[in-house]
This record gives sequence, C-alpha cells and structure tokens, in this order.
Amino acid sequence: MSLRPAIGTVATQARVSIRTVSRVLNNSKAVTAATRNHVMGVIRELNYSPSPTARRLAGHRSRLIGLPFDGPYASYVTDIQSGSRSIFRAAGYQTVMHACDSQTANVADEIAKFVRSLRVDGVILTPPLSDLHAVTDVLSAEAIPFVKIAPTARSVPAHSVFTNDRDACAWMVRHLFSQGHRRIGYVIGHPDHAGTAQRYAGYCDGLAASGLCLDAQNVVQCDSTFESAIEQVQGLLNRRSTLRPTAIFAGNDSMAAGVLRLAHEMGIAVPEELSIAGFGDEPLAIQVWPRLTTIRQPLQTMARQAAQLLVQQLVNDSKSVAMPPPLLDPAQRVESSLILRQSTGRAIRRL
Amino acid sequence: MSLRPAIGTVATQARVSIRTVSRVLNNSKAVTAATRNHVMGVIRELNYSPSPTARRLAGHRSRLIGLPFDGPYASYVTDIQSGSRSIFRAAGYQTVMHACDSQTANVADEIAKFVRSLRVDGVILTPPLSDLHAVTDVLSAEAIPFVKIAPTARSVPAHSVFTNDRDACAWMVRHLFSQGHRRIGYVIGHPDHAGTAQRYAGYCDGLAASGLCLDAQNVVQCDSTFESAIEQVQGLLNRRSTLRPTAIFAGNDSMAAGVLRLAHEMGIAVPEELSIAGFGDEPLAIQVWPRLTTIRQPLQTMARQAAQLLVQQLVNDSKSVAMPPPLLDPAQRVESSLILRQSTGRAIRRL
DNA sequence: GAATGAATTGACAACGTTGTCTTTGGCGAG
DNA sequence: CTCGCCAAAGACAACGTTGTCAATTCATTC
Repeated sequence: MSLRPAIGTVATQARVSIRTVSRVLNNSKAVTAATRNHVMGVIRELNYSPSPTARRLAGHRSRLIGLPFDGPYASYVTDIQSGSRSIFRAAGYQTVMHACDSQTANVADEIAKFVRSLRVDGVILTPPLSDLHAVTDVLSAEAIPFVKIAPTARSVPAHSVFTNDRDACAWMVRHLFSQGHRRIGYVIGHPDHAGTAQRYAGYCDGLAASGLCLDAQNVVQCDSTFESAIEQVQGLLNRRSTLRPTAIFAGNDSMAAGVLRLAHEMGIAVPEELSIAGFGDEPLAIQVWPRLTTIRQPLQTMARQAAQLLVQQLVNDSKSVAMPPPLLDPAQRVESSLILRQSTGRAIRRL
Repeated sequence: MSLRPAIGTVATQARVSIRTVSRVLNNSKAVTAATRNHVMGVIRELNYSPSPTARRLAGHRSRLIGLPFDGPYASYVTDIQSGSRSIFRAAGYQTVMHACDSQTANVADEIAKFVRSLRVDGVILTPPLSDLHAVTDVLSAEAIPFVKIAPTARSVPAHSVFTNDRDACAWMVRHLFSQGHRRIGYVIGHPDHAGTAQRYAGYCDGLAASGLCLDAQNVVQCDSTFESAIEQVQGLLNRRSTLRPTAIFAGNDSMAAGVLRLAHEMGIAVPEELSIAGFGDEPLAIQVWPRLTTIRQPLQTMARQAAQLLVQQLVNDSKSVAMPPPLLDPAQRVESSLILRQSTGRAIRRL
C-alpha cells in the first residue's frame, strides 16, 4: 500500500541485505566502494528515501534540533535558524522551531512537551529562554544536549555562546561622552532577560571610564517592552531641562523606541535636545524616525558557533561519528559593533 | 535501559493486554469504564506517556501540524500558532513551525523536506506561502491536507480562510473621504503577496463609492517592504502641495511606516498636511510616531477557523474519530476592523 | 437451558529502520 | 598447507506502538 519504497525493496533490487543498505545510508565505512556505488545507484533509481520515523524508533535519535523561542522574539530566532542551517544540514540535522508563551503558560512544561514529542536530539536556547533554570532543568533531566545563546548567567563555556554586551555598552557610553554628553540616562530591561545585567554593568563601566559618576536618578527600571519605557521614562524627561539627561541609552531597541516616542509626544527634539541609543539593531531600529543609534549583535555568527558547539556535543555523545567536526574554541566570543545613526548627536549646552 | 516505561509495563501492571492499554490511550469506546479507570490509574502511577515515534510508525500518522512560514512574517505565524493552539491540542495535535527563505532557496523543496521529514498530518499555509502553487502542489503530491490562510486566488472554500480585505479597504477610503480628503493615494504591495490585489480592488471600490475618480498618478507600485515605499513614494510627495495627495493609504503597515518616514524627512506634518493609513495592525503600527491608523485582521479568529477546517479534514480522512468536530461553515468570513489612530485626520484646505 | 449476538478483550503481525552478533571470504604468517 | 585474523556482509531481534481479526464474556431471547 505504501507508495514509497522501503529499505527492503532497495535491498532486493540491489541483491544485498537490508543491513548493507542501511550501512550505505549511514556512511558506514564497512562497505566496499563498489557495493556502495551499486546500492547508491539503486537508491537513486527507486527514488528511495529512508523513513525518518523508523530511523528514530530504531536508532534512538531523531536528527532534529529544537529551536523553541519566546513569543515576540520571532525575528531573532529566524536569524538564528538561517545562520545555523548550513552547519546542521552538513551534520544531517534539521531544525524545528516552536513558539512558546512564557507569560501565560508554564514554559518549562511547554518545552518539555515539545522535546519529548519530537524527541529532538539537541536544543538551541535563545534569550530569554537561555536564562530559565526551569527550562535547562527539563533538558538536563531528559538528557538532551543544548547550547545557550547569550546567557546572562555564567554557564559552561562549551554549552554557550557569549557576546561582549558589557564591553559594547561601555563603548556606547564613551561614544556619547565624546559627543559632549555628561548626563547620560539608562533604561534597564527585564531582570530575567538575557544581557540585562551585563548591559547595565557595561553602562556603569562606561561612566567610570569617562570619569562620570553613576547617578541612580538617571537610571530607570523597565521590563524590556516598548510600553514599559513610555511609562517609566516620563519621570526622567519631565525634569526641567538643566537637570534632564541629554542622552538616554536603553537596554534594547524596543525600549529606545519607547523613549523616542515619548520625546516626540513631549515635543523634545531628537537628537538636538536628546540623544537616544538602543541595543540589538532590531528591525524596528531603522523603521522609527529618526533611525536609532544602536549596537548590533552578529546573530549569524553566533548561530553558526552555537550550531558547531551543539554538533560537537552530539557527536561526542553518539560516538557513531558521521564526520569529525572542526574543533572550536569554546571561549571564543563574538564581537558586537556600534551602529551610529541619527538618533544621537552632539550635546548642546543648555542655558 | 530505557528510563521510561513502555506500554507493555503498563499492561503487565494493570493485568490487561497491551492492546487494551492502547485503546484506553486512544479513547476507544470499546472499553468498559471500569477497565479504563483502572488502566488510567496505572498509567498515572507509572507516569507513563506513549512514545510518539512508535505511534507514528505504527499508526501512520504523526499528530503533527506543520506551520511553515516565510522569513519575515514570524510574528504573523506566532499569532496563528497561539490562536490555533487550543483547537489542535483538543484534537491531539501539536504544531511545529519552520522558517523557510522564499528568496534564496527553492521554497517548495524546503517545505517538501520539512513535511516529509516530520511526516506532518496537516499544514497551515500563511501568506505569502498560501499563494505559491509550487507549495500546494508538493502538499497535494504527498497527500497532506492543508488550509490556506488569506489566499489571494480563489481556492476551495473548505481549505481556506478568507478575509474581507476588499470591503475593509473600501471602508478605509470612505472614512478618509468623510474626513474631507479628495486626493487619496494608494501604495500597492508585492504582486505575489496575499491580499495585494484584493486590497487594491477595495481601494478602487472605496473611491467609486465616494464618487471619486481613480487617478493612476496617485497609485504607486511597491513590493510590500518599508524600504520600497520610501523609494517609490517620493514622486508622489514631491509634487507641489496643491497636487499632492492629502492622504495616502498603503497596502500594509510596513509601507505605511515607510511613507511616514518619508514625510518626516521631507518635513511634511502628519496628519496635519498628510494623513497616512496602513493595513494589518502589525506591532510596528503603534511603535512609529504618530501611531498608524490601520485595519486589523482578527488573526486569532482566523487561526481558530483554519485549525477547525484542518481538523475536519483530518478526521474525515482517518475516520478513526477521536471526537466529532463542530461543524463549521466553510464560507464564513472573518471581519476586519478599522483602527483609527493619530496618523490620519481631517484634510485641511490648501491655499 | 441452549442459542444468539453484541460488547469487550486478546494474540499476533505489521510499521521500517538500526543494534548486536554471526557468518563468510580473502590474505598473510608460520 | 593450515591457521588465524580482519574486513565485509548477513541474520535476527529489537524499538513501542497500532491494525486486523479471532476469542471470550455476558446479557438476551426463545
């Protein structure tokens, strides 16, 4: 009844055993070149492709990489997927995304269901998932290897791709200082979100390096959303102009856009009266007006690195070895870059 | 070696046959309440959950719904997924997303690989995938049921969820007319994208209903992106103000945001000198300044409807019947709504 | 008190691979 | 020439479910 040929058909046609066909499919080296070529020929002739389901059941592996993500961060994950695609494909894996709502439901359960149902061989965790212990606990319990992208907390290097958020943020502050800014505000993101702490630390570093004092009055706690910035930053901008920051640096672009919106509504000219900088170079950054000065993370590079780390783990685990992966220095960091746009400029001296 | 109990363990423990446990798992009605309760008790006690892989292999179905999407449309698909979740969950299905790059690679191949590898039971197609014949051909060839969301072309009603894009666009034009606008421009999206033609038709309808003539000079062809609008709409805004449209309606919010950006750069006040309206109520719509007047599609409703249509097909196919799905009128359309915000206002009389 | 038939339950063979162990064949060393 | 050994290929049993059909149970009917 099955329209598609099974491995047995190939074996019969090629006059070899099923096991030999299987060996050919799995690049086993215990097959003569002649046999391999012959079998390959029959495979092509019959247009045969092995049943992933049967392979999963018998082989105890799915050749699937899970890419769960938290709702709004879809574009981030899309970049990660496209960046890691070639590595995974070469190693015989395929990626599968899954959106999970970290607010309403229990994320850990959601992800547990996802990985159990698909029996993924490995998982890539993106922020803010990479910092949720509940999630990593689930994966550890299921013995599923994973790699975290840009985790906030210290993690096993071989299982994480780090960014230099902290240094980049310090650079940004020093750049603003060099433009004449002396009162530089900061908008902190959600405490649970990746990088939030690192970025704030970078802000502090930058102030120190510029010889400025950290003034708690210039720091506002938000929750990484556009709306929260609009709500919380009002206090900062309501001050009379001689006390108001001349520049505000936000922990991500969404919040920077919120500050920008607020400035528009309050009639504060950007960047003439107020410079605004963000972080992340989200698509939004060039769609608001003026375009946001921000920090770009090399997502594609990070993704490639994460994929390599994960493949290394998988190969180590299975020992079955399809290919020796290129050795990668786990300590290697990826470098972010400053993107200067129109939302920042020289500070004007206030009367 | 397996840490998890298999169905055999449950059967032994419950002193029934494997098949009976299977029947309990599949809600077969050929099981006494007493037996069912007893088996359920053992299942809970052992914390048993069936192996999806084995079920797939033996049952010839994966209980998986594929949700492929085209790169940039991630947030759209996230909404679709969350909207359809409850329906699919009730019917025993789980959704799996997959980003495919419609530019670089061959989308159809990509999707073929995806559905074959996961053996999904059904697929939901979102724009612009819902209009690609290559994709639907692949699915038909594999005999995988699918539902299209907001397809441009006429399609089988039982396999599509339609929107009233056309009517909604006509309303928008009439609203602008009622605000005193007489020269109303239109920005057309990418010809391949869902709704593009319908929306333009609605614009024409709206003009006609308002007694205005369609002026080709007020219509600009773009490709649905923010950047294309910035590039193409310049000509329209460069005219001297007595000839320039007093309102511009764009086929989606990204392009409307592009027009808005352009207006800012050219020093044209919005909405005082120019009203701008978009379509879709994308997240972007409330992040730009001023917020965009737009048309909101009830994505959650559409998703729910698509899920129901798909489940109906799946149940019809398998006849195994877990539950009778609520009958749904396939011809039912979902209604969009006008969202009035600050990017539109009364037309001012020009000197 | 059988005979009838419907409701439950069970036995066994799929499903399409890979894991493990065995067999075969060829070749060099003693 | 024989023994031993290694590389190549095969046999057979997993893997954990569901499909199919046969067997049992139990209430009903004559």
